[in-house]
Amino acid sequence: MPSATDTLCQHYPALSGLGPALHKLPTLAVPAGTVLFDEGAACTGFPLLIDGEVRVCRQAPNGRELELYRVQPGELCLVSSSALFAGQALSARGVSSAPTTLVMLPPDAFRAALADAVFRDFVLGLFAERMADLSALIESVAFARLDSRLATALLGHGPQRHTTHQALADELGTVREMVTRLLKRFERDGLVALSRECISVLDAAGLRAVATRTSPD
Amino acid sequence: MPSATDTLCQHYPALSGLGPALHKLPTLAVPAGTVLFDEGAACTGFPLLIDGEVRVCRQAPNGRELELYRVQPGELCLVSSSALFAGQALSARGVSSAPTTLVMLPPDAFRAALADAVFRDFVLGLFAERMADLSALIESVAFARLDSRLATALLGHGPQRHTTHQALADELGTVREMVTRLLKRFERDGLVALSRECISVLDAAGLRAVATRTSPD
DNA sequence: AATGCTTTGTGATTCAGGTCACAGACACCG
DNA sequence: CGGTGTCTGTGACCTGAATCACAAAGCATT
Repeated sequence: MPSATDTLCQHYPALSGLGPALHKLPTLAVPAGTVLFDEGAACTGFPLLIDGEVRVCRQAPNGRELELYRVQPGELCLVSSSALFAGQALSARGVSSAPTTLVMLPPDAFRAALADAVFRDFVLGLFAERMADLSALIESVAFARLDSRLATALLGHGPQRHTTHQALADELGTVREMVTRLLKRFERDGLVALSRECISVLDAAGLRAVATRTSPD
Repeated sequence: MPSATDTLCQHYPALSGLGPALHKLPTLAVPAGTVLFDEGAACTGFPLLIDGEVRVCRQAPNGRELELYRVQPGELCLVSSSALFAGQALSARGVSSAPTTLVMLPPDAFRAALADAVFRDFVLGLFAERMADLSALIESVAFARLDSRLATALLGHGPQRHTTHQALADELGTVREMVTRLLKRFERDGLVALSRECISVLDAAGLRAVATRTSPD
């Protein structure tokens, strides 16, 4: 049976060159819903996922929240890296959205690892991709209509998505009622089928049309 | 008289260690309003400002735009760096907002420079700070009211700001009429004084109160 | 079956922001 | 001086989204 570190290096090949220090790091296993790091706190380490998923989101003062991105094995967390780079507080909150296994690379180790060209290129590359995503998110939040954004959120998750309306609202930065209403509209238009905690995409092309439609100018 | 490269190294001390290659790069001087790079295009180089300012913004389909950040001498451009890291298209557009002098560091040189620990730390540090700003921008766009955001935009620019309402609208991602209306309200409330292309802050504390007020929950 | 919880569904209402359509103000320039 | 263009001001109107206040399912546990 492969060790946790082996699995890690499989997901993050760039880690292989970092020597044995890696093998000493403890592996964490947490259930879904665990707060791994919080907005405003100092960054305690760089999360490397072995398994599971972490939702990174910002909280609104009134309790609403907006998802920035999700981290899966092999990916990396923009917010953590930037906090480590700058020695700043974390600018968002990370919560496991499924049972998750991970290793926390301590700040020092992370900085040291950056000296390795392979690791650096890997980090910067993923880093950069995330940036583009964030930029797109900004545009979406600033200019796109909620129905488009919801349609987008429903696509690319296979034929059905298993979540609650509230979870979708938290993903989009809106409230539950809006999600319910829009989903009902999608259902009336034959785009999806609804059942408890499950949304089935019936007409992906139609949804895509809603997703990409710009405001009427 | 100092050479352009000297001035550059003054603003970006981290460049000093990069050797003489730097001295061969041409210096560009552009007037205000020049499009230095555009959304969707490949990144032709990494801008290092000697003087002036670059506005980086995203364009909405219908012509509206939203400013992501501004780059001044000594700072660096998140969008350019991430495009270079990932070899991706640029995710925003850069326009000089004043007469600007700069050097474009070619992609290869930029990558090579990252091997230098000093330069790397410098880039990553600034990079990270920008990230936090972007994260804050997302929250602001998603959850803050327009009057708060406008008030924020008026603060931290000295006692008066010399721009047009349209420019402020482009900064905030809204339309001119909204800016005009809100400014009028601020004026009625004694927070600012208005004249052509000039907004004078009369009551900074009052503005700050508007800026920081969260929605009534 | 009764209880109690979470998830959905819906109407009524309010509100911020955007759109449209102008009109006046100011500045520059021939 | 009058003309032209860029700014600014404003009212009427529209609409997407949030809020409030419930009611009805659906599922789980006793």
